[in-house]
Amino acid sequence: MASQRRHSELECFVLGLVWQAGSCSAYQVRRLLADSPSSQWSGSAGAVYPLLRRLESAGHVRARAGSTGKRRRREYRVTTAGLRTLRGWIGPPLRGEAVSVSYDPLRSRARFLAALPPGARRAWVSGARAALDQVARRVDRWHERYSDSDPFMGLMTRHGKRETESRRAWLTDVESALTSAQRRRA
Amino acid sequence: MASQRRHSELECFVLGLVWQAGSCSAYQVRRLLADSPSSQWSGSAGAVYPLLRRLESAGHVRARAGSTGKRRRREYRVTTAGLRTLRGWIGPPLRGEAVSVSYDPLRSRARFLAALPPGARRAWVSGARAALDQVARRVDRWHERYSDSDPFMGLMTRHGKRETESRRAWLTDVESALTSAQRRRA
DNA sequence: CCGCTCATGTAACTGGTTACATGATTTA
DNA sequence: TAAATCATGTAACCAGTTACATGAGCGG
Repeated sequence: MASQRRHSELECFVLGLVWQAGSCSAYQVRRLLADSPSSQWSGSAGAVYPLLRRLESAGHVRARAGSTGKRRRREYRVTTAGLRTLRGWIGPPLRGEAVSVSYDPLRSRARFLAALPPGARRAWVSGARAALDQVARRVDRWHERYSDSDPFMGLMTRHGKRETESRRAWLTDVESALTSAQRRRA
Repeated sequence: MASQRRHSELECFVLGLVWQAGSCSAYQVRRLLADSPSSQWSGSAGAVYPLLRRLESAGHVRARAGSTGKRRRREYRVTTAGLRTLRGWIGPPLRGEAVSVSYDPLRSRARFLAALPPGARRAWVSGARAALDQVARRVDRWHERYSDSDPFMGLMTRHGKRETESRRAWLTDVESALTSAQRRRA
């Protein structure tokens, strides 16, 4: 029945989405992933459809064919085994990989700011600032759309807000590092 | 010469690492990646060696065979074309994918906290808190090791610290959401 | 001399990606 | 009726992963 192999982050996340929705189709999962402010997953068909089949054959979800008119539809639900797996993924205990410094492309780039001609560095910072503002708006849009569905969904927005704040504050750090680097050169 | 295809995030990041080091071997790149507090990349040989070959054949780095005794070594350096590519990656302008809400496995899990039996939820939060503290220590260790090498390296640590702070603060949000959910049930 | 680290690589796999294909239904 | 969206999928690809192989040099 339920195979014992390790599940990917996306698999477990999707399992959670299906659980949260009560019952939903692959297409809905795709939408949820695509609408997410995080660009971690694209919600591409090539990922989602096979993934749900995998979850199904592992016994974590069960499908039944609902249909609207002549349009076929596969509705998935999480099984009890699936819920067990979901809980194991959420923790506690948290597996090690679940907590580490997250990957921030902005940080990665800032690491090599010294590679830019000095004049471009400040422009980089203000560009980053502007981009972060857009991210913040994206979080807000997401919030309007989904925050009602679950008491814990509001926390997602809070997280996004806090994260954006801290990245903004950090950009100020970057700016002052630029200033002191300039002073050193002078 | 320089092929025009799109480079992956890792490719550009490694290009940056080589640039920063002035000259370094694939093995050193692996170490740098493995020591990083972020677990985004493992620094596996299977990723790094072919990647540097790719960068080489794209004209972004040039190798020469240095050797210590009988031990062979390929030393890479960034070419002018490579520096151009690196700068393009860093920005400005920042490409869209470079800025979005970052992926936080903790957040993903918290989204489905309602799937846990109520008693386990607080345990989850304290587990997360403990795990974050370990992350903070890892950042500190990294700082001791690398912060001297470049004026901008200190910013990496700052980022890690700010991020950890904001995630910790968010865990407090989670906790109070748990409390109010409990009140609602009562 | 044994085991660890340095150092370079390959082979098999895999979980994602883009792009494509198909057809029903809705909206301008 | 044409275009967009809903809905389901497949095929080719690719950038990573783990695991393995090989050998030099070093410390106990």
